[in-house]
Amino acid sequence: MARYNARESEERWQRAWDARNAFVVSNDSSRPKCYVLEMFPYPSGRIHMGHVRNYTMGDVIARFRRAQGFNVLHPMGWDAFGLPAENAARDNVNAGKNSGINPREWTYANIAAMRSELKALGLAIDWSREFATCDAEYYKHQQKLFLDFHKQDLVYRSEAEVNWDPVDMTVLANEQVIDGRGWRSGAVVERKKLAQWFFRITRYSDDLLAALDRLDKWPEKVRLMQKNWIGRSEGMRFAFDLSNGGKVEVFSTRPDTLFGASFVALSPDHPLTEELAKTDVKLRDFIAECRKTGTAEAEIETAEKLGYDTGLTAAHPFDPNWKLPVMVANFVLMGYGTGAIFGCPAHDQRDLDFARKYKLPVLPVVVPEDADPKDFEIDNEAYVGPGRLANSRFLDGLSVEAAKAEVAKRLEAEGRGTRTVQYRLRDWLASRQRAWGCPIPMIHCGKCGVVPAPASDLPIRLPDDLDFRVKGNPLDVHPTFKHTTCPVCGGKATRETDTLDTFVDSSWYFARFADPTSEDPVNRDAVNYWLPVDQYIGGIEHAILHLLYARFFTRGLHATGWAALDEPFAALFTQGMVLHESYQDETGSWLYPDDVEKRPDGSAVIKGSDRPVTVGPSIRMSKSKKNTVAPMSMIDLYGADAIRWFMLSDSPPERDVDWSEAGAEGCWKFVQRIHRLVFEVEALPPPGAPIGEVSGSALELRRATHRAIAAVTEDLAALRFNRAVAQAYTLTNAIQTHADVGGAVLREALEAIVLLAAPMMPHLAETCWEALGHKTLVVDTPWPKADEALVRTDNVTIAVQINGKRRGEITVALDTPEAETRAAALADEGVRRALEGKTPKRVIVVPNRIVNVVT
RNA sequence: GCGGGCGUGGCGGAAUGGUAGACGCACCGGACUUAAAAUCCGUAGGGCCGCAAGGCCUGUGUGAGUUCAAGUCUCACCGCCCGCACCA
Repeated sequence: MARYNARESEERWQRAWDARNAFVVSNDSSRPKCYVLEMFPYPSGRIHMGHVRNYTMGDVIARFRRAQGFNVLHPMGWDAFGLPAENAARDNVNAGKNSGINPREWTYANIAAMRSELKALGLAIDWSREFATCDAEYYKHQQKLFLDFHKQDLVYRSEAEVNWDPVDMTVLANEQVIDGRGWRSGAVVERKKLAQWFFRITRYSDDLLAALDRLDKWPEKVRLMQKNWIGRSEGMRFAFDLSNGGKVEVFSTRPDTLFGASFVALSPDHPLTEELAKTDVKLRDFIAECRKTGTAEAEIETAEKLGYDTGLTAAHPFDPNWKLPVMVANFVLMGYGTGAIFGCPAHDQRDLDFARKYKLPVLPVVVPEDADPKDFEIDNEAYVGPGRLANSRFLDGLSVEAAKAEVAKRLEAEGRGTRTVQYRLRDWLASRQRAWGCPIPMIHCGKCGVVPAPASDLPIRLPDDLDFRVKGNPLDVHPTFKHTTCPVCGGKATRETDTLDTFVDSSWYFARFADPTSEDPVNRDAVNYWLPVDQYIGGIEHAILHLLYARFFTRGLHATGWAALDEPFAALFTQGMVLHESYQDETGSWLYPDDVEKRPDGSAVIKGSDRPVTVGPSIRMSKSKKNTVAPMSMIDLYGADAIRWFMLSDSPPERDVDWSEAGAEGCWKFVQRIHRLVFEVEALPPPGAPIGEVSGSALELRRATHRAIAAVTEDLAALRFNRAVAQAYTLTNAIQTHADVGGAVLREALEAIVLLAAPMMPHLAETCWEALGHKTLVVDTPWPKADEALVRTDNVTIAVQINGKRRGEITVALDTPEAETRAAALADEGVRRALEGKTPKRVIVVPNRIVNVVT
């Protein structure tokens, strides 16, 4: 018998599926819908193992649900705007070969390459719905949405401090600033105020938080991360009167500790600080000093508290004669609350550190219930627990909660302050000084200000002839792009040359898939039919940004009338990474796996030499560590099915998986094993042949078959792919053990293993299905159903414990009454011996499970 | 620092509070073969006793606890991983 030729078979079935548009799905169907989506890829040029794992999981769910009778939408697209394309164009220029490469060509070439790689995986995707976010046909609609959001005041323009790279002349995202320097140029990043476009995500702060509770099919971890990111805290804003006649407003979650205040502190960036600095040289120096502190993690952690006494004083809100010094402090952030605080050292660690350094009073005002207020002292640790108020005049004796309420009541009565809810979440700064992104459809007019571009002008198209020899944004210096007329007054005007953050592109693509040909940004009916996505799958690295933005955007679509829902993803699954061993030569240089040879004694050398190789731990595959394995080379070697199988085996899907050649080899062997089982079998009855009463080995095989059907069905529904794989092995072993029963029972078992493995190894399944005499395709075959009567067993073997230790086992009929089970257990030879004639005090019988004898 | 997660054979990992180690990988023994590969069969947590069948002890990071019964629940500790971070 010939070995299974995976590549040949895979190409054949991929053509067969294509030919009958097997995965093209219609928007109206009487079947229940199921929308399966994996986070779409950035077209970097090559798929990597992470993609393979992600898309294989989604594909298994899509094929499984399809077989179960769902109308399954499983689309694919390209998150195609972004920096790498611009960098490629720029590198091309710098290398002196300005051969006309531009981001568009680079991107579409990558898409073409990656599409063919994804197709080689045999994914059950409706390719008719494919689009790239850099298609004018897509960003045209995004521009329309931008205008709609603008009308609803969900978009605005405002001054903001940004990370400015003075060498590359561009804004950098926070994560592109490494140790205070631009990741590309290495230049020290400047803080710069620029007018930027924002999405008003904070309008939904509370809703985005509250709705997390209802996302019960999301990982707890992700919900928690979003919760912390939104960072809701309840407190008060209130004002202090200053000795210069002014006021300063502070925010506090602990107004109850107001009588423990010993200073008021302003952020170095606070407007009042800047005002004072105009006439205070030393303060100017201090501010400069504060700004020198880097943004690096380690620096913040070890940063010393720095303060500067402005000489001003602030009057205590409840005692005008009580004057507190007004300091400028480096640990007060302008971006949170009001940029000013009152310091209560006894009950806040930062305030305490600050007070100790600058010799300010530390007065405890909250005392734990079990402590004596007279002896309670603060050493070097602030007390943040519950307790009773002390040293606090009219608050004395109250609980923390009651004191907060009392302070709030009094301050509000005096009109000095209000209870507020403060969020950590800030509005989404979405403009980028980049050429390869969605142009922001706004126009700057000298007379009329900033006005929206008319919807009829959309798309505002990116020009192809961008000049990447210039620093900064090529759109700024393009001869025509920028120049236009004002839609209001008709005078000369300029276009906005900022483009949108690529996270905008990925914030609504799932809605576009519902009907990618719609004349409108989205087809309302199609969106309301398909959304929410029933199963979304992607990496944990998007836990906050992408998933939060998409949740916001869906609310925006709702507010602008494009959709009737708020939450885009009903269920979320975050899969683990693909790891690989890492290799270094004696100089520490990284080596590709292909250049390393493993010797039988366990050592490793550089292929074709005796130079030793240090084998490092398994870490995430990355180009810099060279521990990557190209999926296509593995598919060429073992076929897509074996690689898909590998990606689902062993490791639970949410955990990292370690890629190894040996593992892939093992999967290939299993592919062959199933192929052999089906092709070596002799003379089976035709499909659909009836199965009569069976017993013995045949009954065993039927039971194994139906148990596997039940188990795999359950495991796939719960995304426990690794267990489904194990069940498939178990059934395969059973088939091999009982193969000699032949006939309709063996046919039933073989058909079951083929159908159960089909979502994971779809090509092999088609080959085997055909060999089993079927004229139809597996993709058109319904999911098998388990016969409950066969899943249950007649007899159960249960353990008998004596005082919790296993001392024997008995086999009884299923659902044997308790008394009988007890008798059988006590009659067991081993149990009697172990009891040594002792009389049991108690016998616990858990039917069908266990017997525990207590002496 | 705060928040969250995880610790089970040589390895990846199974296990509604009920026979720990399913299934796979690797290893070892055997069959087939001139030989190798491939394939098939078999043993296997550790320790002790036994020619053997089998039996006993021990065992899920450490220590306590709850329970007839704990990998699973509770508390404390140790280790590793992830997220956030001067958020008032």
